[in-house]
Amino acid sequence: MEETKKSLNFIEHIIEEDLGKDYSKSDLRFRFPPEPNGYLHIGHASSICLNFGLGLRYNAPVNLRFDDTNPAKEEKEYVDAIKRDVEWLGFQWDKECYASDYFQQLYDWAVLLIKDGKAYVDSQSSEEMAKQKGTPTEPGVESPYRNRTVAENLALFEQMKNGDFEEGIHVLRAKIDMASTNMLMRDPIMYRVIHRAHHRTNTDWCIYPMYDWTHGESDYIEQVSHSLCTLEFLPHRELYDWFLDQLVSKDKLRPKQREFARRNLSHTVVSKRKLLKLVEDGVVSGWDDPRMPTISGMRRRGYPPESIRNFVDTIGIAKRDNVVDVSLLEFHVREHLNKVAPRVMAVLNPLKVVITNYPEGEEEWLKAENNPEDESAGTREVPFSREIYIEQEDFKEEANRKFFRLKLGGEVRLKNGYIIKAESCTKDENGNIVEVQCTYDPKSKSGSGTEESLRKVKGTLHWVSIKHAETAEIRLYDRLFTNETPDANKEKDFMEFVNRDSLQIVTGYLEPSLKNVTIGDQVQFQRLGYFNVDQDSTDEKLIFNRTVGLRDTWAKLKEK
RNA sequence: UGGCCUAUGGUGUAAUUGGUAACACAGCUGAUUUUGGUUCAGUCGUUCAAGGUUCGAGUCCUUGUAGGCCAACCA
Repeated sequence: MEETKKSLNFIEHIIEEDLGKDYSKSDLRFRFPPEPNGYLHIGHASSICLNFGLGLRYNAPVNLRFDDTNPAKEEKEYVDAIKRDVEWLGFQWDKECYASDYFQQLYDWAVLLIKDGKAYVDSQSSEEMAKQKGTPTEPGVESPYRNRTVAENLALFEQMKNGDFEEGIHVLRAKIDMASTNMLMRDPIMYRVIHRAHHRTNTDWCIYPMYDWTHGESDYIEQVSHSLCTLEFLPHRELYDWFLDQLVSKDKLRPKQREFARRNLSHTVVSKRKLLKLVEDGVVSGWDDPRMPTISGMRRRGYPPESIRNFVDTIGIAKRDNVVDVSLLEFHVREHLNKVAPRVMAVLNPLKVVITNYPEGEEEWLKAENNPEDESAGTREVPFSREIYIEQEDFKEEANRKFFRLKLGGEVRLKNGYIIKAESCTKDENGNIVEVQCTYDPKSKSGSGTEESLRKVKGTLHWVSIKHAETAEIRLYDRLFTNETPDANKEKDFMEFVNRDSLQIVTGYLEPSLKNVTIGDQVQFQRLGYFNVDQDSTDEKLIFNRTVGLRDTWAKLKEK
């Protein structure tokens, strides 16, 4: 219902227009067509959300189709990873398809094209063919094999299929136009010989179809109505249509390819080659390192799938070059986590505080709200005692009025606890503050309802009772690149922009309720940020990843 | 020096198809707050350029300018 109010993107305009003409609503079908040769990243997420989002909007099926036409690069491992990622994002595909399922049909059609004089076997080296291809400004020249007889072509193609030739000896080419201004129309290769086992068809085939010959025909076989791809495929559209022209039948739906601009995220790279380089050089720990823009990396980082979907929805889709600021993605991550993440207390940079008027050996359990955004989240109890940790940044011997934290002679509220006052501090031989001595007001306990408890003090600090603290490894992540567009610089290699401080590991002191968390759990460490339990965690050692920090207006003030 | 695509605040996207340029993020003010979080209120700022058509142009036309894509037996 709300949907009708939302403005349409240009793809939706195209669909609406088509619905008014030659398509009915039941004709609509989409597809997400990854090549199983690597991990999915944020750019794919955008395409997934676009195609599956359209499916949801029009109540149309969406196929997951693996474009597996190159056994030299593709593996089942990637198929499984891709399926997991799409599911995790929250989408369900209609059919699970593989281009390799259509190899026989594609072959039969290719034979038809040969018989029709529309395709021929070329027997030159790739270098020779490249030379003949011409350049964008000069036409190409025709291959000397271009006018082989149909019988000869048929025989040769059959032999190629049977594995009678080494790789690189012959290819099948479409006979189109060597003078076309579109380089892709200059007799594009349809088949090449590859002697290699395929992850699904094993060694059944010795020839494999090229992308252009496969993609549109697969769309046609699956009766995909709108085949959406990125802008660099725009010149392919002419060829996509040419191939379809050769075999499409009137009574079946004819797919159309339309193109959109890929989404670029600031402070990152997404090309498979570059991501691989980060992995191989050990800049990151793997494809699912929480700093990687891969879907598995973002999952491990703790980005909720809802936030990724909302993000993609917000940035929309268009045809111009773009760089979306990563802070918009972080906004959606926070927006979601704010609603669902339980609040807990953890100290990452501890400074010991002794409450001198609190009885030694005594402890008490204080009631704490789990999530102020969600009453149903309930409460828990946190232990308080004479010695606690606060953050080092939360204490200064002296500071101006703008510092809402603890300073000598000043008061501050301990979250869920008492109001304390800093009386003195001790330093080590280097002048570093190692302990702060405070007094507390026993009547100021949070929630007790006393006049003292209602007293307003400007600052509220999070804290952890030392005696009760659990320790954990905390992995603090920052942006992987210092530059907004690391791969857009022509003089400098993107590796020069790698942020060497993108991972900082510290020991955190946590309130004891955190003892029971399991891998994947997400919490807010109050005043610090959102964290999740990393998969490396064991019973002996807890490990948290910082998903994203809280918005920090104090940090901004300090910069000024 | 060919062909094709694109140009709207700092960023990303809209604009009922020729009729008041708006939404989100970011920024800035302030209020609320037992998270310097959240929330709320306010604020800053936009049609690549020059012509033309029109009562009226972000939208149509012309010419520029800038950016992108195209010469893998990759997808």
